[in-house]
Amino acid sequence: MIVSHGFEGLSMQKLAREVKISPSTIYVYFESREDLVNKLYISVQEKFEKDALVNFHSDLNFEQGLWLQWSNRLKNIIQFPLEFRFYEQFRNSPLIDQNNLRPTRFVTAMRNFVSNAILNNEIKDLPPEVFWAVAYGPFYILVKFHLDKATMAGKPFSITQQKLKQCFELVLSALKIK
Amino acid sequence: MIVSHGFEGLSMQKLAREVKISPSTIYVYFESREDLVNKLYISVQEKFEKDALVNFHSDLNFEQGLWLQWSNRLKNIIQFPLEFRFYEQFRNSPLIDQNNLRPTRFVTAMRNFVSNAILNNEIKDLPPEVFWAVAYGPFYILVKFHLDKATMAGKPFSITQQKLKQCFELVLSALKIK
DNA sequence: TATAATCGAATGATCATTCGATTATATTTG
DNA sequence: CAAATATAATCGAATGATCATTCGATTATA
Repeated sequence: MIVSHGFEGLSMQKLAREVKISPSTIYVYFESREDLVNKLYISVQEKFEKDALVNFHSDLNFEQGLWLQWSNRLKNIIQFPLEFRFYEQFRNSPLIDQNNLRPTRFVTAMRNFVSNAILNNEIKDLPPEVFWAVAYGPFYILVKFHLDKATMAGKPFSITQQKLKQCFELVLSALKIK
Repeated sequence: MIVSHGFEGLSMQKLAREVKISPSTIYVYFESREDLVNKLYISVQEKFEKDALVNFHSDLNFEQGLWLQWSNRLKNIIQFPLEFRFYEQFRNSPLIDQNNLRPTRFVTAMRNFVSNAILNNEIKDLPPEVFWAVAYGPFYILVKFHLDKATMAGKPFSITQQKLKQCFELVLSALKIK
């Protein structure tokens, strides 16, 4: 409901009707509408982070590790496009604030991975924000193109393994020490 | 109101109260709430595209042209952060659909700029989506870090000319023909 | 005198949430 | 075992607030 009609599209009564329960039953499990949406967000985030960490270790070499992140994340997004849409919508909305400040296992793993790569002289020593921007910015734009099924030109677009790899190689060459 | 409380935060009566007019007066100028939000979106987009085209020509050399785009866009976003927030929120919401399919002067200029750079052997011949992803993905991530004033670590972050340029050089090196 | 702007109050719909009652399931007791 | 009792789940209807939108009347400007 949220993805197809925005946050306004979710009403407790419509939700109850949809799943064939009484509106009041919802309030046994959730304190409020806000609580419901927050818990939904957290569960989507946890599933995403779990999927992203499959086979991942902080001491993988940089190329393998980053590619695994791209692959794992893409797999999750392709499998749960609605969840990803909701997640992005939520993150771009003002409902977010302190939630993301908690240092999860995921965040730690990501940070260690980058530190290791820098220590091993695999990649340039960049400010973390610049690193993240280059390492994941292009990835997420490609993913969004794919989900929108439209490019800037309005023509259909689909992520292929080839294009993903092509993009990855560019990013890699930008970050690696020559 | 939209930026600080989401789309639900905008009600016609609250808006009217805020600007000290009667709710009914709004309907002289806008057909409906949806119409109001759409027109707001279009006006924000037009201002953005106008600012982005300042001093820009499709036949600038690639490095100068792309840097001018980054600079122009950043200037607009820093000057109108609320507008940018609204724009992003709208684009990530389901209210968008056909609106962006119109081929504006802006889109044409951007497309010609890239075609020229490819023809002149300045940059690699990439699928357009891959190009856009690499050329602007990192930029927008940096901008969002800046607006959020928080990095992944939760520490404050601010775009500096140095970091922007550093990021730009990475992107440039990824796209240019060696 | 004509036209354009603005208004306040009303309408009916929908909203999140609450309440007391009812039903289903589990546990205890005889 | 069955009957009695406790606990957990679910319910429909109601409440008061807020919503987008409309209408006929009023005020300002041409």
